[in-house]
Amino acid sequence: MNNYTKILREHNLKATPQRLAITDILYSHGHINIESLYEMMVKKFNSVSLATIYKNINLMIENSFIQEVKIPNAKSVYELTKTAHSHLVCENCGEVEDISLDLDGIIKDAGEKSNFKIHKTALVFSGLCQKCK
Amino acid sequence: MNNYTKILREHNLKATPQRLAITDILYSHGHINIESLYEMMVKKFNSVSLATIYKNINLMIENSFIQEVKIPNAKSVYELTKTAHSHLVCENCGEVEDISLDLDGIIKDAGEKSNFKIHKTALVFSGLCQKCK
DNA sequence: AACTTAAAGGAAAATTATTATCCTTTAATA
DNA sequence: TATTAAAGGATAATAATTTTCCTTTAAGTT
Repeated sequence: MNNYTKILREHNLKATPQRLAITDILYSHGHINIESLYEMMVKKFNSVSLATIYKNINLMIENSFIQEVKIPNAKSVYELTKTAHSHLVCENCGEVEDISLDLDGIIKDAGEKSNFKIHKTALVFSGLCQKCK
Repeated sequence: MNNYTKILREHNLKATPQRLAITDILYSHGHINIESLYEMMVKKFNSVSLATIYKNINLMIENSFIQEVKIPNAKSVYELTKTAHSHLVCENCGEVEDISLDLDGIIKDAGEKSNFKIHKTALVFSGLCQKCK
């Protein structure tokens, strides 16, 4: 039983081969959209159904095992849940990177200027990555 | 000729009644999704086509007259293009508010920690609005 | 190791969201 | 008012996502 078998079970998800593969792909790629995930899954399980991908992605999101990252002008990508972080997206090649930033000041500021009780912060920078700039 | 007639034309868009209505709705509601926009439009033009909504939204985005705001766990909303700002979304009632924050420090920090040339910043806070908290 | 069963997978249909087509109408300009 | 490119409306087509239904299997039990 590897790490992800255990973690899947802790999230009340049976450790099926398809789920372990999805997890592996998410782990090794960091961020991936549905279409690419499906293409990679087909290489491992030639008869995998797109419905299986969607059902698992939705279930994993419900169980907080993974998270959706909504990106301006592009399809959403999915990533394993980690500690809070922000994202950088390359407008040219589409590459998505994580970045850790201290948002405490901004969040405090936003809480004071508005009357919201803030729970979550989604921050996505668009620009050009090192290769593309 | 009102304000928006002029502004639409400056964006190379003919000032049709449907576009003026879309613009009015965006102006008066601040943020709205496709479905709600269509419902409101039907009240004014009972035979308006959903295709007209989509075509105009897309065209207005291309012309930078409006912008899409992608929201976690909800449909995208659209707003008239203004000076750069961030957004607050209520997890309970769905209300979307604008907020002006000084992001210079964060952007500088992100640019230094990564190797991206940053062009745009999309920042969305989720939480509870004053009414819902 | 076989047995049981709820959960998961696959195929395909259904639904929802979005875009394209084609013909009619109209805003803008002459 | 006449002209014309652009826009609107109806509907078909396509894409994205979810549901259904039946078969298979993971995981716990005997």
